[in-house]
Amino acid sequence: MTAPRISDSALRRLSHYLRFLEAFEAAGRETVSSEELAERGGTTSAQVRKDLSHFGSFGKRGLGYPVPELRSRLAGILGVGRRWNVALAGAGKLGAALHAYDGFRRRGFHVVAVFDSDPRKIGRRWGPLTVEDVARLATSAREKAVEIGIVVTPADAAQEVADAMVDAGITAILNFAPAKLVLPENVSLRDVNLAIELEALCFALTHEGWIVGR
Amino acid sequence: MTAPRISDSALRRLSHYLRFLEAFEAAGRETVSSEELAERGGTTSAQVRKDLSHFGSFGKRGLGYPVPELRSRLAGILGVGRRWNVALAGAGKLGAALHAYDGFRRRGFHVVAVFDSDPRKIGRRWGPLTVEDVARLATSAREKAVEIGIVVTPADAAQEVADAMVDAGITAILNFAPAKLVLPENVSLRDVNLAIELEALCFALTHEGWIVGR
DNA sequence: TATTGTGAAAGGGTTCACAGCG
DNA sequence: CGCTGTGAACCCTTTCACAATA
Repeated sequence: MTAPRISDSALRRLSHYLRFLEAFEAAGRETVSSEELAERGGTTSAQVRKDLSHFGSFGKRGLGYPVPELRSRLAGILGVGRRWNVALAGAGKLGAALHAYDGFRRRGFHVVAVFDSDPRKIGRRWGPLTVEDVARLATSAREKAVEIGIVVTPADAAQEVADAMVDAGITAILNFAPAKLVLPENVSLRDVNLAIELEALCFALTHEGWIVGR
Repeated sequence: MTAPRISDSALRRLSHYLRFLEAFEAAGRETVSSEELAERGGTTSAQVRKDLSHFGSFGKRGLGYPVPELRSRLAGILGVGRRWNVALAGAGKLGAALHAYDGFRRRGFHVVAVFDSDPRKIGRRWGPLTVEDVARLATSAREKAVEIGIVVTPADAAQEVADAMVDAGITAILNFAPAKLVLPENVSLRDVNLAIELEALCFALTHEGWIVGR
């Protein structure tokens, strides 16, 4: 039995489809075609059908897809629609912004712990939470059954903090620090690197006529 | 003459190489091999050489690459190492975090204008800047020669704000709002979508054994 | 000799086109 | 008849392997 596989781009598209389906459902639409889903997402109907076919067949030939059902199936596939416990490492401005971000909680992501190494920040209240010493990360995050860790520390602290997250049993990390984290095989990592995005824009500005492909 | 092309992933790797070269240069290293660059970046030496070969040949066979020269050539290629004027649309917490982010200015990205639609925010001081009415975006950003726009508004305001950026002559936009922006061909767009990254992590947590590729 | 630069091969994601089915 | 589901074709990216060369 070979491990099933999905590309990062397909996964991102599924997230988009889910968003569109939510909008369609809110608008009371009963069914939707792969063509409609495609044009909203800037892709093709064949792509939509292929993406969905990774997980089964959800449509009716000649009719399209039942909106509420596909929405809920997709939510199940992506693993949203349940609660996930999140810990923030780094009580700086970016951490605060993420913590305050409402779409966050609305989608089931609950920040249950915040950590920092700065004694002036430790002990501060963040709404119902208290900023904890990052030294307590491994034990405290485990106690609180944290499943997802978000790294919003400076680059030089990122690896250490990520290691503590792994010690806490966390197996999914979203990293905003501009550092290349080395993690065990079984831990999922996504990087959000502002510098890289900006440099890609600079490249495009500097090289008019070049095509920056997918 | 067909338009040259580079993949998004190659571009991201170039940013990484640049970072490593800066570190090597700071450490006083004279030369570096594609192999060393590769292992730092989690890729292969052949990949490094292919990536660089898009833009010329910078190495010496048998020796490797001269660190300072390759660093400066790469910086030139990516278009960093000069000043870029940036405007922020959205004076919320995320905007503030980006504005305060130091690595930002250090890399030549200067926030020269901040816009918002909230009357309570308009007129506030942000360091040397004053939050301006978003209605003034098109004219003010043009006056200030803004080249890169960053959208940190709620989703429902994002398209409108992006349109104003285009009116201001901005041709590079970094979008943090969870909205699909429709822009003219000649405008470069990069999306940073927190929900999508988190959902990809949820997927991985929910589907142990699956491989999320690329 | 060590390492680059690069055609050729392999791999994998996207598009095509049509059979299958409601 | 319309639209899905999918094998096959296509295309782009990565990897391989080796000739070129400092």
